[in-house]
Amino acid sequence: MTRGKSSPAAIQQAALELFADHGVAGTSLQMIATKLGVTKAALYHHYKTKDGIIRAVIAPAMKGFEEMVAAARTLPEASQKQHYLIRALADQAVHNRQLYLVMLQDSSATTLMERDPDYRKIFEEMQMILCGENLGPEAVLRVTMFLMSLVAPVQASRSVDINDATLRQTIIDVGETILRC
Amino acid sequence: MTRGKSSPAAIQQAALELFADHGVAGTSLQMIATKLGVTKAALYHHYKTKDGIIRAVIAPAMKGFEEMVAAARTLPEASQKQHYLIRALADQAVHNRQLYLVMLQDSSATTLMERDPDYRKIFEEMQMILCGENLGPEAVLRVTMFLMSLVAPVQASRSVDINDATLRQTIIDVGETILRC
DNA sequence: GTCTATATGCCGATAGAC
DNA sequence: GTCTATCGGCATATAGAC
Repeated sequence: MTRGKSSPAAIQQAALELFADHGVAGTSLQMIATKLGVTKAALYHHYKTKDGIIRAVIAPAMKGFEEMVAAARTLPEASQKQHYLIRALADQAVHNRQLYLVMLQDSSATTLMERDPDYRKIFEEMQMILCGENLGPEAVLRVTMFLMSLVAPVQASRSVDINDATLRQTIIDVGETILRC
Repeated sequence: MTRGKSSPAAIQQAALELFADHGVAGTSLQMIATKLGVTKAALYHHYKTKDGIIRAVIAPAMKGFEEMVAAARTLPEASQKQHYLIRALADQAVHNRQLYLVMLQDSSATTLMERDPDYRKIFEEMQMILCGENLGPEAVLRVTMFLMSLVAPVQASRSVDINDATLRQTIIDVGETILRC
């Protein structure tokens, strides 16, 4: 990390790491500024509000959701869409572990996202595809269980060492068995 | 909820509901007091600090972990212990949805718990039992994925209606398939 | 056991010098 | 683009009356 200098990208990275460790509400602008070696005021040159920083941090995750749903949509069969989405989610969860942790289990982050109608639409389509043909309560529960399990990479890598390929394959295995493929 | 009166039990219940909605760090004593119809100062008659309230809220979950691990420990075979623990966790997650949500995915709550050596010991034993005979990285990952999925009941019941029996049975099914029983 | 009032400090946010 | 200095507000926590 470049000390004493801030940029939108550096701020996002520092914020994401702190969000993953202390939660969004538990992270102050002072903590982000200190981590970057600047003062709080410097952050305001790049972002007008703390909300702006939070949005910038989770935006890539929302964009990723949008792209993978759009790609799945073009596939002909429901089961192909489902398989594609499970793989795409596994990829993203492995390569953006902290981001998926924050996005999926931080109360402030989820509240922000759910206020965005576009995101809600995308998320509903994702749920539908992951359910396969079925849309009953049990299928929704299984989808939710799978999505919640995507935060495991961060939690597990605190105590054991797992390489990305194994991580990805295990998530796919679990996803396909939970969702009955 | 009895308005205008507070007691340790009422405070815990009000706090738990707010913690589940806004996160621990996102919940102020003022919010808890307002929900109970009293002033902040009244809360301090029952608890010395906010930390004390948080501890009181998550204590039952930690006690539940302790009891189910102790019960599993008395069983003769590893696979029996594993099956018992999956069922016990499913029961508790269904009947204490908000508590399991807070305990498993709130950063402030998990930080507090992990500072308790007794809890860490119990949690490690639980991981070991859920792994079955195996203790490799992939098994730890699968256990973590299962535990994280236990927050799904709260999330899913925001959009669909699932009865407790179906909920419990689905969690058990998913747990046994994830953990390869 | 709850209240009013207050202490002290950190929060997000802004103004203006350099 | 970063700094110092400051604002108003709300946070946790306390003192003492009723």
